[in-house]
Amino acid sequence: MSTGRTRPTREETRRRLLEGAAVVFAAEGVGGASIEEICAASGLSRGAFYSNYENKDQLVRDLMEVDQAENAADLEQHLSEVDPLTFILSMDNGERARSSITARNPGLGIELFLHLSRTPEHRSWLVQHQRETSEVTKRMVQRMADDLGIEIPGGVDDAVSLILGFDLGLSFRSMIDPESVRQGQYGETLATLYDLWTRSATKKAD
Amino acid sequence: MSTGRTRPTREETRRRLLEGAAVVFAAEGVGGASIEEICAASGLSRGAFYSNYENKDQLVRDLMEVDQAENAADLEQHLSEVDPLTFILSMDNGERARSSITARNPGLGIELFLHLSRTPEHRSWLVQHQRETSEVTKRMVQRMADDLGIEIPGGVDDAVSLILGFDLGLSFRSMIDPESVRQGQYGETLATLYDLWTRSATKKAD
DNA sequence: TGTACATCAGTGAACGCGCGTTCACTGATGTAC
DNA sequence: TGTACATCAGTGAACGCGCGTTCACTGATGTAC
Repeated sequence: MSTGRTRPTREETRRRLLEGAAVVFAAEGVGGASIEEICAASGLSRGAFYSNYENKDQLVRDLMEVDQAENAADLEQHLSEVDPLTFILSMDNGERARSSITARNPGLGIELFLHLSRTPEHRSWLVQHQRETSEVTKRMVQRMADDLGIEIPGGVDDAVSLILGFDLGLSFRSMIDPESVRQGQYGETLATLYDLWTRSATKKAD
Repeated sequence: MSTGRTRPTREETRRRLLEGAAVVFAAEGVGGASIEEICAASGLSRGAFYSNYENKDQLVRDLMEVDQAENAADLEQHLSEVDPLTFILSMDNGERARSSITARNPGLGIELFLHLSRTPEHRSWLVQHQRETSEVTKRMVQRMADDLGIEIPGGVDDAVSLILGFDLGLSFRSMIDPESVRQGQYGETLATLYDLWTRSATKKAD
């Protein structure tokens, strides 16, 4: 018919389940969310869920993979457009495109992480994912240092664990008590760090 | 009888429930732990649980309160014995007394936090608790800066959110992938920060 | 010190709800002739 | 283009297990005389 298909594609159904799940997970936690609630939030029946996923874990895993891909794409695009300092400063002030679900809801990402870390199969995937994130960040920091022609005091690894730790910790804090985290604080604190590094750094001979 | 009481006190029973709960929570998550499992791990019957707690939430809350008190006592005692830099460096290298349950299992603390953040009543308690932690840390950092006669670049608030964020974030990372966090890394990174501050700081006139 | 009674912490069987999972089914889409 | 059949995504009723919660009971501890 010219009206197009009346039945949604598999892809569309999965997307609806993921969006619904994100809402329910945020409200009740992954463990506290029932499959029925997820289906209700997605406007689908339980059968639709089981037709697409084996169980809740598989949905969580899919949600995280999809989200991560979107987030990585966002970051990569943004980083290619601006210089490192602008990139850092715009990390949380809403200028960036925020297509990924967890970027809009930081607590959710932590939830998914925690939940998946409990099944050995998914845990090893998480470990790998986390190490990749470290590597990417490390390269970014290294590139920044090279651009400035400095060496970062304490070493790049220290800087990376400080940045990633701080990132996660601030997400967590703002989830519990949003008022305690000022708008733009993420970028500001990173800018302070950036400033500390450039001021304390020993210039590399080149 | 001279053999003493054959029935444990209320206090002892609660302690056993808390210890058992900590083990089960760590393994299955707070949401995934059943009351039956907690009782089994504690060597008690379900009735013992309901005789001491209204529900799982109440036990989680009690666990967190007890643990927090022990942790605070540990820190306070340690801080009174050494200077700030030594204090910072010994944060994670096992020299400190570790009587609190979550100090021995960092992921567990995050679990409890997340779980309690979902009931409005407990959430407001968490917010208060978190703000107190911020205040205490702020005073500690301020004291350190005063001792050194410097002003911290970026301000004390920035420093506090960096430290607390990093603390939480590193706990989280080491929970997922312990190998990615070196022994003593917590102290080392904080020492680097300390170094950056002292080197970049503008000396205060006094 | 001894006895009789009250209290109450902890036991464990029983109940029933909620939730995960299954499955016979419907009707839309794809395919073969 | 039309018809007959196959496939298969999504429906929703039904099943049954697991878990939270209750409660009549046991026996240890506390108290009164």
